[in-house]
Amino acid sequence: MSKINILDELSWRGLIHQSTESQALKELLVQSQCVYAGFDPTASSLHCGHLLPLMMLRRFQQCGHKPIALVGGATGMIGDPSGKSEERVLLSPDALAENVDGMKAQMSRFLEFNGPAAARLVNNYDWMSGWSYINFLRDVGKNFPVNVMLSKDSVKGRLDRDDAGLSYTEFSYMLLQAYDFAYLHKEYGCQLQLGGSDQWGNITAGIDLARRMHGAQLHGLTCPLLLTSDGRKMGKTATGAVWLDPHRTSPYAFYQYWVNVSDSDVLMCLRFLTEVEREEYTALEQSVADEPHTRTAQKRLAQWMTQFVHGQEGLTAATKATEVFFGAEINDLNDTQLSEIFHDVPSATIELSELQNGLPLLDALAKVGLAKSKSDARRTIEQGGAYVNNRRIDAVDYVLTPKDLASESVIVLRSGKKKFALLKVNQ
RNA sequence: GGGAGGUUGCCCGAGUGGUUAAAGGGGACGGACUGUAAAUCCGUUACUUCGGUUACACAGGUUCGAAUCCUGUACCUCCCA
Repeated sequence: MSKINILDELSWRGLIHQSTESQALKELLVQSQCVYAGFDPTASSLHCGHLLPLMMLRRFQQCGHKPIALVGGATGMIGDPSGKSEERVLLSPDALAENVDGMKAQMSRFLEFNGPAAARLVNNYDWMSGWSYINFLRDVGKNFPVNVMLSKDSVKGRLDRDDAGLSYTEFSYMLLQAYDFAYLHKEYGCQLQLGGSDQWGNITAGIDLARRMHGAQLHGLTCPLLLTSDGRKMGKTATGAVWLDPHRTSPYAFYQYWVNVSDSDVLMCLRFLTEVEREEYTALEQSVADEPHTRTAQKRLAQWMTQFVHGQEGLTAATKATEVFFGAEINDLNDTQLSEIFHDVPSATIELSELQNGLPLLDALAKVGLAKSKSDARRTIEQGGAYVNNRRIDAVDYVLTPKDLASESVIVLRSGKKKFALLKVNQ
């Protein structure tokens, strides 16, 4: 267990956005404390957006503090208006329960549940579901001045808009999250809540509530949001989020996402998301400045993240695939090697006879999903973006035959620089 | 219940009877340049057996000809009760 001071660690990484009175917080953290961060169960898998608060908990744990990861089984039923411009569609209870389970399972891999700073995984549905509406209003609601609630950014932002309103349900959200904090304090002695900067309003609501209900002085600390230099959320691609679940985002795709992070974002990612230490970080920073073309920082980021989330095995698979993908023409590999390397690439299967009769490349591209239609496939080829086994094909009427097999039964198709698919032959 | 307006391609948005497969922008995709980055530039962005075929909420109608006019239906927004 490291003895470094958590605040120093967070500070050099740029992870402190806002906190309650810093001297008091500093004194508090001299001793081992219980800290919590909440997660919205919006999907059955975590995505990289969740990683930042999760890493925050990990960092606290490594400095000897006891983390609580809270999954919002109850709050997820309401919807947090913070940072959202529109009213949220409610999830069904079944979907929610599934999401809670999925996220809990993944989170347990990233925290240590044994030892003196053992982590805890809780679901606020467990203590929220027992409340009756009347009792909640009397015991909790009474402590919330509406004028204060109205002044919170999350609420104000929505009221100021004329194209999106705010339902009473979402308006009440902060009461639930505030109560979580008060509850965790009473139950587990939790003193500090962590969150993204958009959570500040909810955190202070909890601090106020605990003071009123229990006379406790609690603390809050927020970290910056993980935004790209052009202001978008990190971890969002055109096709959706980058998931931690290997079935949703393969280790290869995951690795590629991080390798492709732009120069202007890579240092932030290293500081916010990895445990790369200061010395190495400084060297990487130097590298981005002096020799950006080596992309050392991106590679290190991708390597760290992939290993952390998918383990050594996932990392090996991802780097091996990368070598082949971005290498020369593919020909002297066998089926086993290819299917290992490309196991998470989309594929389609055809009969050997089809190949023997000659399968137009147009059809093949459409079949494996590299093109939406044959017209689309035609465009791709005409524009010079079609590859067979990494060899560019510019003939629209190219016909695939058994000669094109890269191994016993596989043809590797590619569109553009980095989109691959396999055509497997049934024999 | 009454009145007004709207619904266009992935998105925003022009277009009010005929070169409109539909301006413009965004996005996306392909290419060039590079460093699997950013920026920039070029091209593409309904389907096709390349002959054509189907498209402007949906269903009919008027017309030589409709996204554009008429009728009905659905959904949305606003105003009056």
